[in-house]
Amino acid sequence: MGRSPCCEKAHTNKGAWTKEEDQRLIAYIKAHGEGCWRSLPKAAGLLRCGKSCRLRWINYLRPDLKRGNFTEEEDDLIIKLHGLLGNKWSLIAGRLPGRTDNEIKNYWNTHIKRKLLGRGIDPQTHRPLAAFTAAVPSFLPMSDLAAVVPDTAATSDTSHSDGSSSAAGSLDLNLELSISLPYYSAAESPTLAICLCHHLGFQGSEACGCQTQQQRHALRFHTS
DNA sequence: AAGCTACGCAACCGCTGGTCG
DNA sequence: GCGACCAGCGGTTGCGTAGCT
Repeated sequence: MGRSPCCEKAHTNKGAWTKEEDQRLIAYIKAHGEGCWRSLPKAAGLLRCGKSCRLRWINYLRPDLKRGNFTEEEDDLIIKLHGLLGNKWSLIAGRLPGRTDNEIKNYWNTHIKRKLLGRGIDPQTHRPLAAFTAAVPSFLPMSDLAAVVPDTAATSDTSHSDGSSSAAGSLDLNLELSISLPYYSAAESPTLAICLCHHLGFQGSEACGCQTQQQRHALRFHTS
């Protein structure tokens, strides 16, 4: 049997999008909205795969995209979020209004990685490289992590699936324990919803998406 | 001016998880 | 419960271009 391909590759364009294709896609989504990417190309008269249309729209054509250079504030937020979330680009993008996961991923690989390496910090672990360990303090020391990652006992709805609660000091585990479901508003819960940016010191800033409750992938800590 | 190299970004590919019949 | 389908994600690739020799 096997799974059918996502599109008929023999009859689809590949490579860079033309202005005309962009216009068709924009016009169609303006008229019909996002949805069913698989059938969109045919409906819109595009010789493209649905995945390609989705990517083009999300990464380039969406009207709410913020084009241009990243600010220092955005840089810092990306670094801190990456330290907490790892390569979860879509989650990171969810905290940066107007930025896409692809854009952040590219920016990370081309700019921030180098910036961190220049500071003697391992971009993957966010810990000092061996050669710098003695001279340079860690970017995010455990004392800071303690402030950023709340006490696991205080998280109400994110207990570990296997019931374990040890490994204090393990960034990965603490992170897992600290993530709750998106769209979990304070009004729906007796607990107080606190934006992740609050913990990172970006509350009220441009980079903080606190105000937009519908922000996709909004990460929130809940404290009683 | 021409050729080469490194870099940045857009797009593609393959996989995963969620949903539905 | 199972398989098929689909959207979405992260890693990778390829192309255009700026900078250098």
